[in-house]
Amino acid sequence: MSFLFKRQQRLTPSASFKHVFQRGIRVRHSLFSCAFVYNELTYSRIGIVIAKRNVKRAVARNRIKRIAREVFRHNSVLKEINVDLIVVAYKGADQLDNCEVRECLEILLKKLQKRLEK
RNA sequence: GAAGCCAAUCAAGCAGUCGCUGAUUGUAUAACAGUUAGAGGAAAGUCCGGGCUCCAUAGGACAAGACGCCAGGUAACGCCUGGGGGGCGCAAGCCUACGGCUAGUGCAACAGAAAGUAUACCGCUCUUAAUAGAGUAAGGGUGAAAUGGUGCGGUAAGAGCGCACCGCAUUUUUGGUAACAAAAAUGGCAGGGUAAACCCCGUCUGGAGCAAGACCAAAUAGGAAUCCUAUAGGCGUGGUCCGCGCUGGAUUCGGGUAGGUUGCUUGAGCUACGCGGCGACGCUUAGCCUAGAUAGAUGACUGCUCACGACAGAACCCGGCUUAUCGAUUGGCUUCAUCA
RNA sequence: CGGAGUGUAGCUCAGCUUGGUAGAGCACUGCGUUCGGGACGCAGGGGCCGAAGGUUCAAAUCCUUUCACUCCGA
Repeated sequence: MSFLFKRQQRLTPSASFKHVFQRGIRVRHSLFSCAFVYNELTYSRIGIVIAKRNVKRAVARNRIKRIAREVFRHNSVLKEINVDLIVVAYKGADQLDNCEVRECLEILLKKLQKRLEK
């Protein structure tokens, strides 16, 4: 069910956010969207972007990040493939509670999966 | 019991599963397993003060800014403690930018006679046939503010003109480290308000900030053109000048501008006992190690209980201030009511 | 993280230095002009000056705190 969520699996600035944003394919659902690009590694990497402009309080930003990591950790979609993925939260995301955030992200992942199958 | 004041503490708890970061031990070094530690009272705002780092070891002058009753505490402070003055409250207690307009300059709309060199609108009194002149500032009126207040005497009417009390000023004495307080004597009212107006006086401040700075290091480049200058100019270096250090300089074009490590947590540290002090705080001894991430670690799910969980997330580190905050608990005190 | 600035009428801005009456343009309303509209002319309305305290007789203006927004450095 689970796999480790180590430093390797995170997208660091050295791996170039810019590249993913420019070249990546985007999928969106409600207040979240993501962009992904295939990489040459054997595993996937995830980055989360929440602008201070969109979510003002630091507590809310941290909460969304943690939930997002949990969702992607428990989901088995990213295990088999190798992509660089960036998740973006939009304004109003801090108004949702934990369950709603999780539901949104799971729907987003399903959309992503369909897109990957094409 | 009700209302209120002050000081302090806590910030849902327990169990299970999965997961993250550091340290450490073992296998044995790209990893895995075990153990252990892991956000706050405000971590926030960045409003002050320091440490630390670089600039020269931070020096001189001007400018600019901050503070402002007295004494003490502190590394330092615009903070804290104690005391004094003033204001609010029945009280416990709370608030207080609280030096100086007899150094100078300025301001005060409208109204009003007059707003700082003083002066006289309606009045009052006297002289005069009247116009007018002289005296006066009690009363009226204006204003935020009008040249001491009350009473008695006095006078043509009045007026500190005189007296008593109060206020004010000066001097002396006493108490207090001092701010200041009290008392006595003298003066006959000195000349009002505004310094969160400029300013004066006293005290203090060099600048920048961990993205400071230090180290390791791949690749590329060490170029071309034009102009200016010869002891001045430029840069470091803040507002300016002096001084100090380095160095020819400016513009345009072209090339290049990966990254990592460190700074990073042992500190004006915390806890306990004792001593000194009204207190802030200081000192001795003993014990303890208590986040250190780097797109940024504390979370998710399940179960149970209840008060149904506020404000809110460390990013170099401390001391304060300010602001946000559902509630719960403890101690001390005040007023009112009732009972004994 | 650090540094700077701005909040005034529906919109864009003055006024703040040196405190007493809040003003301009566009927009809005009414009237005139026109066969009608636009343009033009003449009147008029609309503001707790981002919020809360303080200084002052009096605050948009001075001081303190606070809330938004914008920009800059990396």
